[in-house]
Order: sequence, then structure tokens, then C-alpha cells
Amino acid sequence: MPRPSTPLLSPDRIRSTALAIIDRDGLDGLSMRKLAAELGVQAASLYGHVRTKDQLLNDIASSILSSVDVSGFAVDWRIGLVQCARSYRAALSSHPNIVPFLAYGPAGRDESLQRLDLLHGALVSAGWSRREATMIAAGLMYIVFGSALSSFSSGFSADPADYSDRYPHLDRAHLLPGVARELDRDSFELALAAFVRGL
Amino acid sequence: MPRPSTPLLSPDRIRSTALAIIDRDGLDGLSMRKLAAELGVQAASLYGHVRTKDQLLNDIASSILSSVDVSGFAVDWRIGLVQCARSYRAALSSHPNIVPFLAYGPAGRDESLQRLDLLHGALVSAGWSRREATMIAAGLMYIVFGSALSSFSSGFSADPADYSDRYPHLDRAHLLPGVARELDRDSFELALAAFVRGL
DNA sequence: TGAGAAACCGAACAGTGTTAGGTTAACCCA
DNA sequence: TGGGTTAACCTAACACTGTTCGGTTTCTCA
Repeated sequence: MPRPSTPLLSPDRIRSTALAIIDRDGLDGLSMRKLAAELGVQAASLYGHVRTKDQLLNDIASSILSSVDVSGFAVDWRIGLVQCARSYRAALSSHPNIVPFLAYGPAGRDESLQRLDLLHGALVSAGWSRREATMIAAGLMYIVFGSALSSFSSGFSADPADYSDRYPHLDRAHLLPGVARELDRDSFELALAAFVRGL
Repeated sequence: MPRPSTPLLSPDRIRSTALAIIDRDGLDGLSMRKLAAELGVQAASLYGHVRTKDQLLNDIASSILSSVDVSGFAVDWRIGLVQCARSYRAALSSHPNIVPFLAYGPAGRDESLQRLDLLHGALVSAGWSRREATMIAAGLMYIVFGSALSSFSSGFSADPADYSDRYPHLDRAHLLPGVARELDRDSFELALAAFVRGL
């Protein structure tokens, strides 16, 4: 099928389909051939619209990060920190399967840097030194990414027998998967509140 | 070369060579064929000693995690938290390239669970509820893993021109790679101290 | 001495990202 | 209206991946 009247592919359609596959099948579940098949096309055709698979993932990552809200810094740096962290985590946990890729690659994404710039400026204006501001920003990212990886509550077995014998204090760990989402959010809120309060 | 008089391979030798490759070439730099070549052997021979590549990585992960020290909980829960976090981070950052794998897979490693069990028990003994203990443990893991991924200080460009124009507050971000290690450690210490103090 | 297992190898399978070269339809300009 | 260019797809291939099968030789143990 050569040169159809209306193009089958566009960078947007490729990105959104790829993200849907990642959400459904995981990061490893995305292959260029599967993506092409889902778009009704052969794998090679994708490379007319996308440079590499890595670039495609980066583009998806950027579009996810662009929803992070840092408007709270206009009010107060503490409010800004909390709001920024919440919105960052919300953005990540709406597509949890891509977080390992986010955490992996370099932090040189324009969307990240824009927000980091604003955050850093707000902290310095509030009286922190430049070095302190950098460390506070890093600490906030630790909590956000650590919680978004969420290898904690999920990842526990649902079988009580896995724990009751060998780990006496974890005798109810098998209940974790059922409340994982809620517990992860509460743990994040606890860590965030403790961190900001402790500064 | 069939059945040499003294075996060329052993699980231990395979694991340590694999870890050396990961440290040198990154997680993606490890392939079974390359690992075999480095051991003077064909790829198929590895499967007499190792079930799958995933299992091999899990074994390596377990041996790294077994060095995490939780003895501080015998003294005081705050000291225990800080010491456990430090030793956990030290274990991870001595082999940073394998951290994405650690953070990825399920948390069901025996070494992790043993330490988690002790941590949980110590917190409950100190008066925290079971739910609070779980959330505190999770928060601590957030900081440890977030910092060990260390996608922060590293990952910045060393070229000033990448920042000075568009990000006014990041005009010295190009200096970060030079002090990344030190800054990451200090950021971790700051986040850890703030977290524990804020509890 | 003979049986069996242990340790390696070569070749293959199905999958991956990516590229080269080919075909056709749409578009633009004379 | 015709002709050239280009955009959008295709097939086929390359080099790689993890893993398995079947074979060969040597060691070990009865």
C-alpha cells in the first residue's frame, strides 16, 4: 500500500498509540513492530515520522512532564514545594509503566528544566542559598520518583504463607496489594509532609 | 571444547563477571553472549549454571542487598532509620547501574524482606501504629531509591550554553556534573535528616 | 570396565531496533 | 493537462537479543 490519500501516520498518533501500549502492556511490551501493527502499518514506516524508539519515548516523557504544575511558588515556597511534588507525582502515576524510563535517562528534558528553574528561583528568593536550593530540589525529586516507582506496596505477594513464618512483623503484608494505591499515596503524603516540615 | 578437567564456570564466577560488566558497560551492556565471551565460553554453556538472565540479575541484586545494615534499630528507631538508609544507599550506589533493575522488579527478595521485617518491628515497638510503620518504611525507601537512581546531579550537561539563556536560575547548572557525587550525597543527607526530623 | 552424568559446543528459533532500496500516489508548477 | 519531485508506504535484510535442542567428550563412581 503506497502513499495513501490521507496519511495513516502522524507523530501524534504514533505517540498516543505507543503510550496506550505502554499503559496496557508495560514498557517491555512496546515494540516497534507491535506499535506498527496497532496502527495498521509496517514497522519500517514508523521511521518516516520518528527518529528512533528512544526519541519516541523521550517525546512521550516530555508530554507527560508538561502537565506538572508549579504555580504554587507564586504564593509561598512551602506551598509551591508541596503542590509541585503532588502534581509531579500525579503526572507520573497516571502512566506508571513509563516511570522507569523517566528515572533512567538524563534529566535534560526541557519540561523538567523549566520547572526546575522556577523552583530554584523561588527557593533562593525565599532566602535559601543556591546550594541549599539545589539540595532541596533534589530531595523533593527523590521522594517524587521514589514514590512513583512505587516498587513498594505493589510487589508484595497476596499469599499470607509467604510471610507469616519467616517475617513475624510482616504477617499482614499480604493485604498490601489490595490497598496499594491508597497506601502509596498516604506514604507519599507522609514523606512529603515530614520532609517539608523538617526543612 | 567438551567437559574440561577443571570446570570453567561456576555460579559465583558468572555472577561476579556479570556484575563487573554491568558496572563497566551499564545494564543494557550486559548480554549473555558478551558475558560468555568474557568467561571464555559460548553463551549456551551459561544455562547449565543459571536458569535465566532475569534470575541471574535477581541473584546479583540479592547479594548486593545482603550488605544492608539494620543493627541501629537495637539502639533507637531514629538512629536505626538513618543508619539503615545510609547503608542501603551505600549498597546501591556502589553499583549504580543495577539500581533501575532493583527498583523495577518486585520487592519480594528475601534480603529486603528480612530487613523490612526488623525495621517494621522496631517502629511498632517504638509506639507507631502498624500502618504508620508501613508508611514510614515506604517513605524511607522513596528517599533511598530516589537518591540512588541519582538521575539528578548527573544527567546535567557540562556546557554552560545549555542553560544560561533559557533558565536564568540554572546558570551554574553546568557545574553540577563535577560535584555530582558530593552533592548527591549531601542532598540525600538533607532529605533524610529533614524526613526523620519531620516525623 | 562400563554406565551415567556433567560441562561444554554449534546451530537454530523467534524476537528486537534499524536501514536500504523500491513502488506508487499525491502534489506543484509550467 | 502533463511531468517532475517528494512523501508515504512497502519488502527484505542486518546484526543483535534470550533461550533451547541435540551432540560430543571427559570426568566420576560403582
